[in-house]
Formats: sequence, structure tokens, C-alpha cells
Amino acid sequence: MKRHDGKSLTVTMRDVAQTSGYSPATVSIVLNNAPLARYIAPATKKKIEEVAKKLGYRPNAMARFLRSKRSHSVGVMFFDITDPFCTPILRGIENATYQCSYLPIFADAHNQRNRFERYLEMLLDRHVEALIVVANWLVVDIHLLADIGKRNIPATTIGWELPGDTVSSVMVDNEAGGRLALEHLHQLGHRKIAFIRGPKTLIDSAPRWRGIQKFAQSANLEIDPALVMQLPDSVDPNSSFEGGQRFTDELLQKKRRFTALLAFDDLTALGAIRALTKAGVKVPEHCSVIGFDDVPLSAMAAPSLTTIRQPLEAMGELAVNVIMEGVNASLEKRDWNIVRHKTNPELVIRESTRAASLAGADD
Amino acid sequence: MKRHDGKSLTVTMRDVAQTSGYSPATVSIVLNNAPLARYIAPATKKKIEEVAKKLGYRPNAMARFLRSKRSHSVGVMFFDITDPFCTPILRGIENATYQCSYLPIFADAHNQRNRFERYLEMLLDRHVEALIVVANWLVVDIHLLADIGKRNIPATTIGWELPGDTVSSVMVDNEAGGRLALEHLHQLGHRKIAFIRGPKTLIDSAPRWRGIQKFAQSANLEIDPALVMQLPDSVDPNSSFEGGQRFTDELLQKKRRFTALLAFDDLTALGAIRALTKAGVKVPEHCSVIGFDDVPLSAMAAPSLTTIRQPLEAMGELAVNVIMEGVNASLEKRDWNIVRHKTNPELVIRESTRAASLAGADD
DNA sequence: TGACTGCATTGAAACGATTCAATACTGCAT
DNA sequence: ATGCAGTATTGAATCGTTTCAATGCAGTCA
Repeated sequence: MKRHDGKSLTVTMRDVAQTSGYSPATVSIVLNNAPLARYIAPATKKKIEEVAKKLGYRPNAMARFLRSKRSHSVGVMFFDITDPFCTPILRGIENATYQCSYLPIFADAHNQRNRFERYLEMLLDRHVEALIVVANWLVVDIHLLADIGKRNIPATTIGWELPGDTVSSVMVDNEAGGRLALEHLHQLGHRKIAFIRGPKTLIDSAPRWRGIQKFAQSANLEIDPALVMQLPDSVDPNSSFEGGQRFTDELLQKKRRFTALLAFDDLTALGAIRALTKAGVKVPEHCSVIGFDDVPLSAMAAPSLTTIRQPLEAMGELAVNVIMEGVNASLEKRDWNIVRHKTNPELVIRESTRAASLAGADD
Repeated sequence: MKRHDGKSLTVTMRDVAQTSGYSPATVSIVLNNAPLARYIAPATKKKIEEVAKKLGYRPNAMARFLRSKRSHSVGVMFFDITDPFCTPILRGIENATYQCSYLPIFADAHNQRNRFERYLEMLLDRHVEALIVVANWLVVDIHLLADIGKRNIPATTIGWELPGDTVSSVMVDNEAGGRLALEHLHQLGHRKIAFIRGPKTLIDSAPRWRGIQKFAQSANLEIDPALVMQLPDSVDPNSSFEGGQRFTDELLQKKRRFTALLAFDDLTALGAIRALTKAGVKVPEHCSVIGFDDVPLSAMAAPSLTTIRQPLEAMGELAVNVIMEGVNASLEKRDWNIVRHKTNPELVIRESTRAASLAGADD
């Protein structure tokens, strides 16, 4: 709105001020319900609000940000959105930011270092108020993420943990998960169990395996080294499907005997199931298979997958809460500490596992 | 940077100007390579660029946007990101915006009308330069989207088409897809084919069915009405899995004979496969199943799914090109027209279909 | 009367860029 | 000398807010 020469069609705060007869300052104070608003006469408030509504005034976010230094947006960086693991997390993040009237700016590094860096710059240029990095599969360069901490905005990772005290993290309790998985198979009576471990460089691999070993020890279960394989490092999050398939093939070709298979994650498990099925080994009749993650497709697979569920959506929400804590703290000039959350995994029993006794332990 | 009182740590353009000995105007012109830059002495340019680099100057996006009215961001609104159909599209969009140095602002309407509207406001308040709406499953309220066109920013939908001439669209050629699917089954020798049609209100349903009918007619194939079911309307994009399962169960219970099943989409197909498998009908040995979409999980299902592929990632990229065309046009004050793209579907043959002759047509 | 307090409002300076019109200089033709 | 064209640079306004300090006024108290 700018005179009636019919050019500029945006209603600015000055317009509201002019039509209402007050100054821009007053309008700003009223419309934002700023501290000073308690001195403003109720009649004035009402008038201004009416005019603002009638004129269809919408504050210009850019101008507001420039002045107030608050962008009301958070950067959300994925290492690879292609990983089915990411979608529920994204949903969780979106849901939580929506509650706070923040908007997520989306970035996907495609597992490429330079892309990550470029995006990081772009996000910081836009003065995102916080950063969430969903670091799933990449062979992460520590320095890359450590950099984030240097910038003085609150940041958290999901699915990865950084040394130092600058970046928070949200992860599942992998050790507990590993334990749960093996415990389930053990309770079903399985004793000859094959394992496909995660890639060495993946942070989840070690604790899951530790959980498995600890349970084995406590249950007096022997782990046969000939039945243990380990996925190779890879940057493609979907490669574990193929990996699961290949390793299972190998086990079968070597005629190894096992009544159950514990896979590193769901995709690995699905790959394993495919290999087994192809070889005529029925799941779960002849062999039980358990995964990890509970990605959305696990429920739809045939047979549907028994797995250790990560509360992915909740983890996304939690991450937002974590950074918001930081945002608010720094807003109120308080200090705040980073946190390291470990969420509880949960056993989800579906069709791919079954009691060993029914499977003819050595058919 | 603000004197050496050690407070403000951001390097502004004025800082660069001061240290280099030139004016902010000159610095701006040089650093943006603005038209006037051709008059600037090469030595000056060099000097300014050096200083900018040395000081680690980063332009403040907010300030820039405020003045130039360009936010370099696009709003990306999903109706429901939970739909596996969306992830590849998101990847495509992200990839294309990255090429243009734009950032996508992510919004997910959760299939809720008020959430959609709220997000729309938030995005417009931020002066996104364009809008992409991925309208997959929602029983779309036409008015909702038509509203978008009213705002004078370029907008396009993916997976939906609007009446009027204000919003572009990118869709797969559903009719061709339907035809391809049936053609494939027909070529494999299937004659008794069951169909699960899409929900009435979904825009894809009718043309896919039309393609099927047209092919049937041209091939003299009779479609048995007793073998045709239709999914109910629903807002949950993942409900088709359950639907496929239920309807297939029904068909089986009614002892209908069919050697192949053509499902509305992949999830429906997966549901059907699960029902068939449970009932002891082997896929593809006893019954072939074909889906539509080629969502990521279709390749990992057991058996992997034969399907009609939508080039989802390419569609995402295409959508970005479409709106960028609009952005550039309005930047150069040219007129531009909306476009309606129809991308080509593609038959992807995997394990879930097989020649009918091998299946004992009526065993 | 003067000083002080509390209420209601506003002027004007930021925020950090972009951009147009103006300036100043040089060289060259008239 | 004058005028002009081209080169190199800059002053100052502007984008639309927010916010601090200032102002004016009415009432109260000594």
C-alpha cells in the first residue's frame, strides 16, 4: 500500500500507523505485545488491532529478522535423506518446530563433504537459530561436525555423538538394543545364531555388538565366530540390503547351520530374508531373522520384520527440544549445557521370528 | 566486528569498506559483481576481494533480502511426508534448488487443512520466492490450492493438477501407466486379472483406470467386474497397504479365480502380496502382482515388486525448473505461462510377475 | 509552587545490505 | 576555453521493522 498510485500492494506497518493515527512505534509495541504494551491504553490497542486486521497487515519477516536478529528458523541437515531411517525423524522434527512456530530449512549433504560444508555456510548465512544434523550412515569426518560447535549456535546431532562439549546428541541406546535383540532370539530357544555386524566406522556398530556379547555371556550362549560377519564401510545407506543378501548367501554356501540371524539393521535383515527365501529357507519356519531400527517398510515386508525399534519420530522431536532449550537460554543470556540423550529401544515382534523348537533345530 | 571493544563478532560490509579504504557502495558493487562493476578499476576489485576474504566477510542474508526483495528460498509443502512416494521427490527438489543456490523451506501439512493454511501463511510471510506443493493423497480441497494461485508467486503442484491458469503442475502420465501395467500382464499371458482401483477422490485413479480399460478394449481382453475392487477414500497414505490386503483376502474368500492382480499403487500391491502369501498363494508362481509408483521399498520387498515407475526424483527437479522459470520471468518483468507437465511412466520388471503359462492357469 | 511518579505515546537511530543519482577526474575534440 | 564522453567512486536514501530514550501530561505529595 503506497498512496493510491496502485503500485506497491504490501501493507506495511507505517500504513497501519497512518490509518490508525498512531506512530509506527506504538503499532509495533501493540502488535508484538512488547513489554511496553502494558502502558498502552486499551482503546488504542483495540483500534490498532482493528486497523491491522482490516488492512490485512502481515509483518515482513525479513525486516523483523534483520532488526531482532531472530530468524525463527532452524537448519536441518541430513547426511542422506534416502535412508528410510530419516523420514520419521524428519517428521518428528517438523512436528516439533511447528509447535514453536519455527520453520525448518532443509538440507541434504548426499554424503558429500563439500556439499555439507556449502550447506552449512548457506544455513549460517541465513542466521538459522539452531542446527540439527541427522548423521546416519556417512563415514563421518569428525572435524566436519566439530566445526559446528565452533559457531555459537545451539546444535545437536541425531544418530551420532561428538567428542567435546559443543554439540548435543540424541541417540538410541544401542547396547540395550543389541541385548534386547539377542535376548528375544534366545528366549525363543535359538542357540545357533548368525550375526551380521554393522560397518566398523559406524558408531552404532560397536555398542550393539557389545550389548549382544554381554547378553551372550550372561546367558552362557556361545557365539560361533564362523557365524559372524561384518558389513563393509560404505557411503550408501541402502547398501546394507545388498550386504545382508550377500553375506547370507555366503553363509548358506558354506553350509553353516543356524536357526536365527541377527542383522545389524532392518535393511540388512531384509536382504538376508531375500537371500534365505531364494535359497528355499523359509522365514520364520526354518530361520528367524531380527532387524534393528524399525524403518517404515519393515512392517510392510513379507514376512513383516521383527525388529528393535528406535523411536525415530520422538527422537526428532527431542532434538528440537534440545536446541530450543539452547535458543531460549542464549536469548535470556543464561548459560546452558549440551546434553546427550539415549532413548530406549523397544522390541517389536512381528512375523520374522519364531520359536526354535518349531523349526526343527537341526532339520 | 565493531572497533576493538571485543563485542560484536560479525564482519559487516562497512568493516570491509573501512579496512579497504573504499565506500560500502563500492564494496557492494564489487562483491555482487553488479552491473556497475565494469567501471570499477581491477586493482580496486582485487583489493576489496582480498580484504573481504581476510576479514572473513559473510553477507547478512536478512539485510540483503530486505533490500533486494529476494529471499532465495522456496516453500516446499507436503501433504504427508509419511508417504514413501514423497522422499524421492524431496530429494529431487533439494537437488535442483541446490543447483540454483536456493534453500527449500520444509512444511508438512499432515493432511490437515488448517495446518496447510498456517504453513502457507508462514511461508508467504517469509517471502519465499516460489511454492511447490506435493499433493499426494489428501482429498484435496480445491479452494485450498486455488488460493495459492492468487498470491502472485510462481507455484506448482506435484502429483495433482488444478483447474485454472495460476498453478503449474507436474504429474506422471497415469493413463499411459495404466496401459503399460495391463499390457505387461497381458503379454505374460494373463487373462483372468484382478484389479484394485484407487480411491475415487484421488486424481490418479480415473486416468489409470482409463488406460487399463483402453488397453483391455484394444486387446480384446475382458475385465470381469467381479474381480474389480476399489479402495475407499482415506487420508492416510499408508492405508492402501491394509486396503490391498483386505480386498485380496476378500477375493480369495469368495474363491475368485485370477492369475494376476493389478494394484493401484505399490503399497496396495504389497498388501495384496502379503494376503496372497498368507493364504498360501505363491507370488509370482501362482499369481503375478504389479504395482504402480516404484517407491523405494518396492525393490527391497520379497518378492521384489514389478511396477510402473514414476520418475519421482526427476519430477521433483522438474518442478523446481518450472517455478524457477517463473521466478526469472517475473524478475525480468517478462510474462510467463504456467505449464502442465506429464512425465513418462516406465515398466520396471522385477520378481512379482511371471508368465501365466508357468503358473498353471487354473490349478 | 516545585518535584516526583506513573501513564501513554513517539522520534529517531539502528539492523546491514542495495542502488540511483551525483561527483570528480581524465582525456579529447571543438 | 568549453563541452562532452567515458571511467571510477561515493553519498544518501531505502527496505520494514524494533527499541531506547525522550516527551508531555495528569495527578499526588510535601
